Amino acid sequence: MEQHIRQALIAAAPDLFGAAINDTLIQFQQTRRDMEGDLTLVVFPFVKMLRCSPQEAGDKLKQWIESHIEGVSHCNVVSGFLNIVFTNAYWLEQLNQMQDQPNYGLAPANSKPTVMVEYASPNTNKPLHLGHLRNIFLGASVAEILRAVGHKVVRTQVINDRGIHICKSMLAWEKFSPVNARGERETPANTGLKGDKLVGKYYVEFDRALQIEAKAIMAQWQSGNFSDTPTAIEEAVLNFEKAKEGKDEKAIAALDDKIKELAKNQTAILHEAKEMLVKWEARDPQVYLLWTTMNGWVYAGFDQTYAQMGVSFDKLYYESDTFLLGKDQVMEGIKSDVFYQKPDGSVWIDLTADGLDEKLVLRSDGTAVYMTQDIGTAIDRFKDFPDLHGMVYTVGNEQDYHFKVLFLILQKLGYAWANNCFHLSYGMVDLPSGKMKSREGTVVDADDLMAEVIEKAKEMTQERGHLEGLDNAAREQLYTQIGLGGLKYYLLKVDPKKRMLFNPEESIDLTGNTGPFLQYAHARISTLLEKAAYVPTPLSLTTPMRPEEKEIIKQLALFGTTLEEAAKGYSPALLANYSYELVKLYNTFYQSVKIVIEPDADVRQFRLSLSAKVRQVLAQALGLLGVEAPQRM
RNA sequence: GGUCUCGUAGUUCAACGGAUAGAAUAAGCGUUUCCUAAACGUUUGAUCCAGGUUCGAUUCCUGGCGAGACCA
Repeated sequence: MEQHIRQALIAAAPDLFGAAINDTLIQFQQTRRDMEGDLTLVVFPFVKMLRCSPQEAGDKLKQWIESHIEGVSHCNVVSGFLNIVFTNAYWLEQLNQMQDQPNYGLAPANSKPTVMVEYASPNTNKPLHLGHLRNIFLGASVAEILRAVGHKVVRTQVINDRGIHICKSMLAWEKFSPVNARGERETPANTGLKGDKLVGKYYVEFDRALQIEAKAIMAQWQSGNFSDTPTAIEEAVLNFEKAKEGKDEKAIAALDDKIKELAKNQTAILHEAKEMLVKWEARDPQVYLLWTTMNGWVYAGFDQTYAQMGVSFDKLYYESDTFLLGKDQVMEGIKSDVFYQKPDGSVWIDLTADGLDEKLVLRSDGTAVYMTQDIGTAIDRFKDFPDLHGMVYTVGNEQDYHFKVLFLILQKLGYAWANNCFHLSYGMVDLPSGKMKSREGTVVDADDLMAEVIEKAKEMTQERGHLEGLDNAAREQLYTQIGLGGLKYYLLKVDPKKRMLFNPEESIDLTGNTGPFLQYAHARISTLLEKAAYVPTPLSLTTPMRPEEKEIIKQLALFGTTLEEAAKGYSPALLANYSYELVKLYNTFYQSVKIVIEPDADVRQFRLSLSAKVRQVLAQALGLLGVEAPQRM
């Protein structure tokens, strides 16, 4: 309708205004809830051209629209806004048309180019936590949204499976794991621990041992004993100590941290870990076997977590396979003057002309930095998927600068697709107590959290749910749907870009703007339709439509554009807000009218049809958020 | 020190440059002879500060204050 009026106005402009008009002059918006109207045209842009008051311009437009646009009942002009009211017949016809579309609002599959969405990049030395949950739910939802608007989507995960941190876990396991009667160290099998938890446990063990050693070294330094310390380090320590004089508490703490860093570097255990890394890079068979084994445990653990989360991937990338990539590209880039080499052999790119600074892309010893690797990986992915058009990286906003630089480099290297790369940057998740810190034990574990919300959902559901006739398996499934649905919705309803606060109590709320609120509406409609034995038929109405009913059709009509905006803005939050609005409107309607027990057959069928469409769109929208919609609860 | 984000009811979140800045939560009151009350209705409360651009600024620009991140 909006498009229709827009085009009609443009076509009629020479007659109506005496001049052709620009498309941007015509601005529509949703009519305020407290005004009469279904669509609002902003009059101000026309005022200058028509050289009259907003009221006069509005009246002119009102008259023209009322007499020329089919489906318009009447208009009113209020302070520069032209509110257009459509006829009941128009809205009924809208609903009729929606009825016939099982995929209402969605674009045809594969009608748009292929996009890769990367939405998890875990380290294999630590279990997943709350931050990963936001990351993964967000990326998974965006992938679904892109698919819904017609893109072909490849979902991917990059696993950070190499480097010093993995070696720390491996070393600690070898050193500290108790050995059982059969001579085995701890494994997931003989402890019953999840693999990622077991490996994470040894990562913590390593850190504990490191701290103890470091403290001992610092104590020695305090007493002036530097006999085991290289002179350069000794000087650095003494300099830091000297710098502490006369400084405030904060500065002293920072300096102490630096000294502690130095001490850690002097520990035997860190040296051992570094040696292990060197062996790993040299493909030492024993180290490699240990690495493979322990990573295997972690993957099994992650798979379990992903299964619980309800997410999956089409393609996995391992950093151990890709960390050597990118060097060739850097060499090529030197030839084409994108990069330059410093006398020490390190390679850089100068981005000062683009408002950024100089960035290292290859170390002087020829080893890769993260940027090198990311350049190589990006290029590789486009080789792996020849029809790939663009890529979305779901990564926290602390990497904003990194991706800005990465995309710029790819562009300068001459890859046209660099313009289709997008950093889906999301804000950190804070706790009421502040940031999550592993050192202070405030990290919220993903598995624990999911188990907790499901348990809570179970309690609540047993208290007030409608479970008769459901067997145990179905009940457990329902608790999971509600618990996880609530958690996902809680994390996704906030604008992804924004830093958000995670309040454990609110995340399991059932009332207000929550997942269970939406799920409840879906369940209620489901049983309603079942009771009415609803079958769609063409609709007709002889009585006037109620305002509550019209509001729902209006909201339903917005589904397609909301979905498109969500895709364009990579924002599941828009769909969450949309669903919430829809359900609020529906609940108001539900409370104020009879549906199944409505005596008038036409009205009954109309209201059932409305309910059915709300249910379908709601299920669709929730599905795009990764939230399941139960039939009853 | 440089760059980048963000500042909205007590709290958590909304608002393509548009009308009287919406919700939720907390608190009170009311609604089940009728389809699931995990619902609905109702009452109170906010744009960090100072300028500028505009018919119109929470939104854009400049400066300050505050929170966070990144870079060395």
